[in-house]
Order: sequence, then structure tokens, then C-alpha cells
Amino acid sequence: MAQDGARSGTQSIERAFAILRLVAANSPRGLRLTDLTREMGLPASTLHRILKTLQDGGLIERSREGRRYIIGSELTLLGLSSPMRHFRELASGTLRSLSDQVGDAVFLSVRSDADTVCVDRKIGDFPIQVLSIEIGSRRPLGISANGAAMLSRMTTGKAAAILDQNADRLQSFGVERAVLMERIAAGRTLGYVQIRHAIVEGTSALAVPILDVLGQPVAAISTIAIAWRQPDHRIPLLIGLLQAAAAEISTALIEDATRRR
Amino acid sequence: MAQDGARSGTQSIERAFAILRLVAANSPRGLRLTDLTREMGLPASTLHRILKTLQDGGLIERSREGRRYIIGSELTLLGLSSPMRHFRELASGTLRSLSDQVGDAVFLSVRSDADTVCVDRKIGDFPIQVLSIEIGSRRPLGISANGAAMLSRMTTGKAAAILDQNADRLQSFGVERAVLMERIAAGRTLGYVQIRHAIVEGTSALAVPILDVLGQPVAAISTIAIAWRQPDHRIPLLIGLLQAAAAEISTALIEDATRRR
DNA sequence: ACGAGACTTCCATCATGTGGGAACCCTCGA
DNA sequence: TCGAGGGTTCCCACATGATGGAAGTCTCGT
Repeated sequence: MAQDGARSGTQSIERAFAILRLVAANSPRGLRLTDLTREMGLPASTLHRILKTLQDGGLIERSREGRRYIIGSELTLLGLSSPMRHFRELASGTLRSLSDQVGDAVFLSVRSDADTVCVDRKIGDFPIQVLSIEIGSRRPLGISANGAAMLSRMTTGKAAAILDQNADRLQSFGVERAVLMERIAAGRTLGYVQIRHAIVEGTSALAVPILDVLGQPVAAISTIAIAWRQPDHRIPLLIGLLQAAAAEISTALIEDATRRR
Repeated sequence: MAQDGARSGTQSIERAFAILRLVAANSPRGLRLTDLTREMGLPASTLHRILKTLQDGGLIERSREGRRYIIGSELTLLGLSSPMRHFRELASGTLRSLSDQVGDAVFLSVRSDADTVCVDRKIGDFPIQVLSIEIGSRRPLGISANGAAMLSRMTTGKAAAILDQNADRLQSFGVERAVLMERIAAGRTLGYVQIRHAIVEGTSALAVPILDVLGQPVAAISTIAIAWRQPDHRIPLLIGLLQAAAAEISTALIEDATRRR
């Protein structure tokens, strides 16, 4: 039953986290007990015991419609203490003005191991907005434009390793590995990633990575719109704006890190 | 060794959460391993093992100066999925304009079991600001003006029970239970709580509770300033502003809850 | 350079968490 | 009204995951 070989001595705690990540990955709908048994391959009684503990601690709650498990308030409260909150705030202004300039929705995602998490999004003033993803949503690294942008700044080996790690989940999202590899390769040479027909038919996405002080891609920003808002001749302008915003966030990030040493 | 009688079958997970809460309560400084052994009464080896797991999961990190444990990015990311995030956002505008009106720092706290957690704060334009508490800070319910405000809207029995639960921690903050009881009783009749010489000598705080649809105090807002900014003749004005803001947030909260049923 | 206190690792031991089974309850759709 | 699928609670034998004492390593301050 142990899929990882590590005898770390903290099985139940690790299971609890795995549950939290799964629940977050299915936000905001939430997951039923049955879903969790399927996903985690554990008996319902074991899961139920852990879930009850998580619920007592306020780390998960039950949605009122379905009796689905969703992320609880306590996690937000705990998360307010983390330096990551400052990252969100430090990027907020840049993101806002980027959205004002492009007129379409913009998204900021960070990497979390082999996932991307959307940490913020701003809506532009153009009447049609493509709101592909909620704040807090967790996706396998690679499927979103932001994910591909981050992968395009890693070594090919590292990128491939992450795609391997996500293989089954990518499949369940109906994404071909070869398509991703190609997209990443293109991103590597161009410096940005473009996806036509991103989430929904007729939409288009552009993304650029955000680098930390070591040059590692820790985050990415993207803009998504209906396809004709991103014609070829407008790409250079949009990419320029995205890259300027990415550089601004990257600089602020590095300054912030050094300031608090 | 078991301080609670419940044989719940999830000892290690509960310990992990207790650690997270303790670390959050000592944000942003963080805690050393020794601090945790003292606070939790567990051997260092056991704590170390759990801490390593929490660290591997990104739920805690090490601060670079001291090797102190602090809340990790992953908790922020998980917390973005919770409905509690909406509460923060829905209150943000009200809080901003409240701060603009009073000119001093204002604080929004929510209740988390027997704690208060500061979820947001805004700074006014008066040149001297009393920034008593960081966003994310967790304190035993009762010591802050916001805490007292919440207690003043509970039954005396419930309030007393919470103070009992927090007895030891209140002591370590150097707060007399009798003083709190008096403060709460005053709050009950007046409808607001005032604390002279709040955190630091020469400061003053005012707080009012925020009620949910059932009339339960789920949050509170306060303003803190140097004492002469809150002279007696200005109290009615300030309380009026605080209560208006509290009502606004309460209404938004209830609307939001019904909208998503 | 030294010592004390803090941190980390090891490992024998056993309490803790596990998971199968089964009964019961609840909700929803037919 | 009924049935089916899910959710919840209980029990218990088992083994293994978690425990914590002890010993080793690191990191300060003096």
C-alpha cells in the first residue's frame, strides 16, 4: 500500500496533507468521501477518521449543497502568517495595472512542487472576460499557460521529470504530453508561451515566467482572452507588457527577500 | 501523557496542527525547537520528526536568521481556496474607508476557537500610527480589544468558559482575568470596548463586534491610536464610524452566505 | 578553545493508527 | 414507496507507524 519507499515515520500526517492538496486541487467544488477513496486508494473508514480530525481542526469544512469537503477557514488564517502573503501583495499593484493596460483578465500563478496555484487574478475592462481559473486553484504543472511558461525556463531534464510526475493527471485533463513538450520548446526560444484554444474553444492565452534571484522560474503571469483579442500583430505589444510586469514583480520579489534577509 | 481524554485515533495529526497553531501564534518571529518542546511538553525527537514532515510538505519553513520555524508558503496557497478569503475581500473596502475616516490604524480580527486572528489591517493618514499587531497574528481570545468586543456579545457563561480555557496564556501575557471580565461587562452595556494603555503605554483602542446571521460575534474591528487621539468627546463619533463599518461588513457577510447558500 | 545548550539521528519498543467488516443512517431519484 | 449509493459509526485483531530515550553532532557565546 505504500507507494513511496520512504519509511519516514509520519504516514498519517502525510496522508492528511495529501488530502488537503487533493481538496484544494478540486476547489471550489470540493470532493466527496467516495472521490477521495478513489483518488487516494485508501479505505473509507481510514479516510473518514482523518477527515473528521481535519474538520475538527477547521482545516476542512463541508459545503452545504452537497456534503462535499472543501478547504476550511483555518487554513486561510494560518496562511496569513506566511511570507507568501507578502508576495501576493507585492505583486498586486503590478497585476492591476497590467490588467488595465491589456484590458483582459490576467493571472498570477506560483509553483508548488509539481503543481501551479493561481494566487491572484485581475479582470480588465473589455466586456468579454475569460475567467478560466479561480484564485487558489491548483493544477498539475504544465497544463496552463503559466505552467508551460515556468517549465520553459527549467532544464529540459527537469521539465521532463515534472511532466512524468504529472503523467496520469495530465491524461485526466486530456492533454497530450507531446503537445506540451512542443509548447515548452517553443517557449524556450521565444521567451513566452502562447496557447490557442486554451481552456475553451476560441480563447487564447499568453504567459511569461517570473524568475527568482537564482534565475529559477517560481511564478508566471498570463493573460487570457477570446482569440481575436490576441492577433499576431498585437502579440509583441502584449508580450512586452507581460514581460515588463514579470520583471517588476521579479525585482520586487528579490528586493523583498534581501530586505528581510 | 495524554492531556485530553479523547481516544480519537489521530494523535499525530492533532499534534501537527497544534504545532502549526503555535507557530502561527508566534508569527512573524517563529519558534525554535526548544520553544516547541516547552510549549507542547513533548520530547524533541518526536517534535523534530513531525517538523521535518511539515517542512517537506512546505507547511512550515525555516527563517534564515535564527533557525526558527515559521509558517510556510503552502499554507497560504491552500488557504486561498477557502471561503474565508472572500470574507477578507468583502471587508477590505469598508476597512479602507474606515481607516481613511478615522485617520488611525484599523484592525479586522476573526474568532478561531479560543483565539483571535488578525486578518487585515489598514493604516490611516495621521503621521503617528500604532501598529500593534501583524496580519495573521493569533492571540488568545480576550486580550485584544477585538477579542474583548467579541466576548462581550457572548453569554457570560460562554465568555467565562473561553477565558478559563485561555487562563494560562492570558497569564503569560500578563493580563488579569478580573480586568478582562470588567472590560467585557462594560462592553456588554456600552456596545463597544475601550482599552486605555492597550499594547503600549499611552495608546488607546476602541473595538466593536461583527455579528453573523445568528447574532453570534464572529469578528470585530478596532482602531488603535495614541491616547490623545481618542478623547472622550470624540468617542461617540469614532464608535459611530466603527459600528457603521461593522454593520456594513455584517450585512455583506450575510448576503454572501445566502448568495452561495 | 571550551562548554552549554540546541539540534539531529538512531533504534528498540509498543501504543497508535490501520483497515476489513458489518450495521445503520441519510438523501435522492425513480 | 422503495432501492441504491453514499456516508457514518462501531468493533477489533494486527503490524507498523509513531514514539521518546539516549547518544551523537552542530552552533553559539564567552
